[in-house]
Amino acid sequence: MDVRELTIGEFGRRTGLSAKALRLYEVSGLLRPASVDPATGYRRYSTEQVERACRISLLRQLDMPLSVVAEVLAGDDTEAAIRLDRWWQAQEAQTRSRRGSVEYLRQQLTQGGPARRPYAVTLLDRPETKVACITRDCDQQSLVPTTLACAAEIATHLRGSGATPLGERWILFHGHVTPDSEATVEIGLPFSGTVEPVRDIAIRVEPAAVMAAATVPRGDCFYPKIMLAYDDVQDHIREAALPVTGAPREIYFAEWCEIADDDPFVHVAVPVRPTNHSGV
Amino acid sequence: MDVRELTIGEFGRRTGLSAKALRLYEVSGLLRPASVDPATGYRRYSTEQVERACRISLLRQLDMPLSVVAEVLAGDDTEAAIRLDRWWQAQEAQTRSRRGSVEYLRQQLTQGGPARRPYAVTLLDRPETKVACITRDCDQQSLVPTTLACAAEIATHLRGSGATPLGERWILFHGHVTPDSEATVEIGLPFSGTVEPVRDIAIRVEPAAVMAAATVPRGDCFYPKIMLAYDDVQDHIREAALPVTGAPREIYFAEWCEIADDDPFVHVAVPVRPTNHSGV
DNA sequence: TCTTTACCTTGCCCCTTGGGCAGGGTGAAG
DNA sequence: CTTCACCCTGCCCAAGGGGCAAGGTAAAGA
Repeated sequence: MDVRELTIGEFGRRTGLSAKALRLYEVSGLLRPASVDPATGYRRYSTEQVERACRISLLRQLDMPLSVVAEVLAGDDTEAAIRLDRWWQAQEAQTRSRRGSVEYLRQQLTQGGPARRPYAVTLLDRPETKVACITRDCDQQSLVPTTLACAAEIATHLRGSGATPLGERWILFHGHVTPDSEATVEIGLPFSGTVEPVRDIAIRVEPAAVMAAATVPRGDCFYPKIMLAYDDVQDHIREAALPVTGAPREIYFAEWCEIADDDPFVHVAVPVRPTNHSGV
Repeated sequence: MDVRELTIGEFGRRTGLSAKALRLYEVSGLLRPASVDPATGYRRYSTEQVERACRISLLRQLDMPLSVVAEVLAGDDTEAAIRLDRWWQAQEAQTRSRRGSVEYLRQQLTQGGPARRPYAVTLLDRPETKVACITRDCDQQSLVPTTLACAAEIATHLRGSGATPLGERWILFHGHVTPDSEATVEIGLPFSGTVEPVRDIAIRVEPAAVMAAATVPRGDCFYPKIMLAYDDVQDHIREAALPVTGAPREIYFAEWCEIADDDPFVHVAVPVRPTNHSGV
């Protein structure tokens, strides 16, 4: 045997990969042996392949999927470095987002101890309102940019039509928007006057409704901390046994740049049918 | 149906879990429905279960395995918060460690571009030496504490036996030590004099050998940056076609606290059989 | 009352990245 | 010649579901 050719076991020892993994990489095309003995089926790896194999081994230790490993290592090393950086930045972003989720759950779990002051839940009486809205599917990452873009588009259309925006922005959630799963959201601006629907901007009437709502200050208005407000609203609804009649929503009634972190910024609200003894 | 009981679909919508996932959690015992209709097999979940399900959903979004989810959520909430924190700290540590690995690979990939200055590889002539050593299996996380503990134990034994340590510490690697896989390492202190083996301390003679070695300053002496030195040694060995005759090792010849980051601290060395034209 | 529609059930196979084992062939050294 | 370390293929298993098929059901509308 050529001294520059290695058996699968020796190659695995030098690269930190198991024989099983190497056989898998062969069938997937990620790393084919330099040659295969046609009589015995023995795989032979060349010492030149050690470098690539070590890189694969290292990337796998980072839990990079094999399909991504193949993409990253394709082409020349400079491009590979760029793709690696991009992937790692995405991982770091995921870690940051998860850090917030952990903090939220930790607070929820420890609120039995050093009790978190719950948000006051009140019943809001909302009149019938005309609203111009855009419906989108998005995940948590893209929620804020999406809502800002949609709100700007709607505002432009309203102003161009001579209608009067009422100064609120709504986001209705028709599903759970989390860092890992997207859902349908409806971004709306209530207005008075007359407006024609255009492109993806729909015009509809939001019926009058009573809503169980918590008012959240600007400083608490980020995911997932804002979920605590939803929890309090849900608790209230359950305790009062109120039937839910619509999608949960956020009603923004102030401008981010005009208020402080302690100032009320948004109602987290769920439409309910009030019962007789609920005091409305 | 009791209004406080939910079908699997409704429950899934409120908690962000799929029906499939909920059925899986039932058989694994993580979250059993409040009741099951004996005639139809329909699962019924109570609204009280929404909170636990939401927590499971959130933890799964963090990629926490179901078995760990079950452990974390067992017992009361205060303990759960502690277990969650512990698990998350481990995740953060893993991220930090991976950050270093990415940096290492990025450097390796881009060294073709703005070239990394490679370590100078020289051939060291090492004499036959008696060495007192301890063999351990450990992973990258525990490598430093393990080596420090073993070196201290050996040093104590040597001093107690009247032998003279030669001032070096060795680590021989009989496998790949990475953050995720452990391997056998041998921590040794060369000495002169006579010493009896005790407990896990073995005494042996390390034969004279020529070693291809790179000398690494203290500041580069952390995983995985130190792997760059191994790369350079491997490159040299391949280019000079030197047969490898022993395990790769790190030979520490200075005291961490007595030198600066730029000062030479350790030889990264591989025993080789020098060829005629290799100049030794 | 019938039909439609949206749900629900179980059961089966699929994914990924290997680990582990059985049954059998091979290469080299003693 | 035997022994032992390797190597081969093939099969089953894991987690955490996704997707589909075949069939039962609940509720609303005609």
